[in-house]
Amino acid sequence: MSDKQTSAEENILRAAEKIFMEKGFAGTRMQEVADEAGINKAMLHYYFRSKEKLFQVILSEAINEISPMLMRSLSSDKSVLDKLEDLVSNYTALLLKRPHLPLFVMHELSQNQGKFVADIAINSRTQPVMLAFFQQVTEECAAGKLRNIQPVHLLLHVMSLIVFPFIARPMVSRVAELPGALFDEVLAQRTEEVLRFLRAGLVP
Amino acid sequence: MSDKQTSAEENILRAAEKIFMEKGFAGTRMQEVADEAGINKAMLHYYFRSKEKLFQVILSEAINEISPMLMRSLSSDKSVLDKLEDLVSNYTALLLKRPHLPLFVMHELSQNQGKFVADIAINSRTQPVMLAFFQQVTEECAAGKLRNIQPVHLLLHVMSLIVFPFIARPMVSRVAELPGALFDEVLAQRTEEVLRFLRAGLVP
DNA sequence: CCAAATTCCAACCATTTGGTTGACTTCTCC
DNA sequence: GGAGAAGTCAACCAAATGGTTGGAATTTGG
Repeated sequence: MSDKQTSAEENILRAAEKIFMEKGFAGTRMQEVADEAGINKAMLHYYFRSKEKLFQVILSEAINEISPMLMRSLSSDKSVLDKLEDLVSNYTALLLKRPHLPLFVMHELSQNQGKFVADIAINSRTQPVMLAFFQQVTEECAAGKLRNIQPVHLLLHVMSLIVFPFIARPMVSRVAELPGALFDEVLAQRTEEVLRFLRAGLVP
Repeated sequence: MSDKQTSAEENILRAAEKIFMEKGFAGTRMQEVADEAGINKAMLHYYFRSKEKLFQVILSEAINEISPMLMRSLSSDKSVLDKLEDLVSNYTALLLKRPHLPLFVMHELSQNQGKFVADIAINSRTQPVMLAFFQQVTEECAAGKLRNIQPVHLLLHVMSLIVFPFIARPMVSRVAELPGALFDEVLAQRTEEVLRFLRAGLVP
């Protein structure tokens, strides 16, 4: 199941990532992770002391895959609209590659209010970047470059439009009985559509 | 923990709903449901043969809390914009009361591709209603009443803007370090903000 | 080349968990 | 009031699950 080339530790991490993301913490069996990694169950405990510890690494990785890109896009020196365009295209590209990411993170974060999560490092530059961006939005609104809108809601709008369709996939294919392949096409068009919609809604 | 007034069966259902929604299927212990309902664990199996069966009832209830409202809003005889306004305000109101609903449904649906889910009834009127709405959007676009937009994406936009913030709550309070109470306020303003944004983005 | 350290595993262990059983209690209805 | 049905539970069970152990295989480095 796994190359002998790559280190056992890395093997385990990739196996754990796959299983945890598919089934969540509670739904994951250590045996299944071991099988997926092609090793003995005892190895898991040899490299990562416990299920919790192993999970923490995976969840941490997942969060660090999400947050930095947001920070990078928001802290460039572009205009609000250009920043949002960066955000939309970068994020959609990421999610097309890693569709399980958001639902996994949201679900586990909602469960574990502080259990494992407390230990996961928060980038301390998050808040200032956020505040600066909010400031910029307010300014551009005042300058008439943007339709008047509350910064928090603007960010929520953008994140919603990008992320939700990936989370909603199982629901959509249920309610709309849309074949999976067709929905993939829709997802791929998302960047453009969202950008069009944003411009229409934001330019005064 | 529970009134002797209400039937045991209903007691169990409400307890199961609470625990399943908080912890998901895999994370839920039958003992915990029993405790929450204030009864013996054997009772759970007396009324609902197994954990799966009990869960199916809860998930089914949850889905039926979501889907019909969507159908009702979309199949009235109003204009597209008015339908969407109904949708936004009805849905936001629902989610303010039941904030766990979407994440629960999405997560379990993504897990159980067909296991329990196959048995849950789909309203057969779903697809026609959807298609009719898509048709109407296309018409109003042609008539110049709406900015040109693909119907699927329009619906995705609206659902995203409504639902995502509720799902994202744990992530937001993490990334933005926004106190929970403050985020509740933001959530409450959502209806208005989303409607403003939709109008701005849709009226040509 | 060999000994110490690291890597690996089959078998095992303690606990948890979904589910069952058999008896006891409480209704129901003639 | 009493017999049968429905409701309730303490105790129990088998399987699953996270984790451990003692030693075998392999790598490392002097």
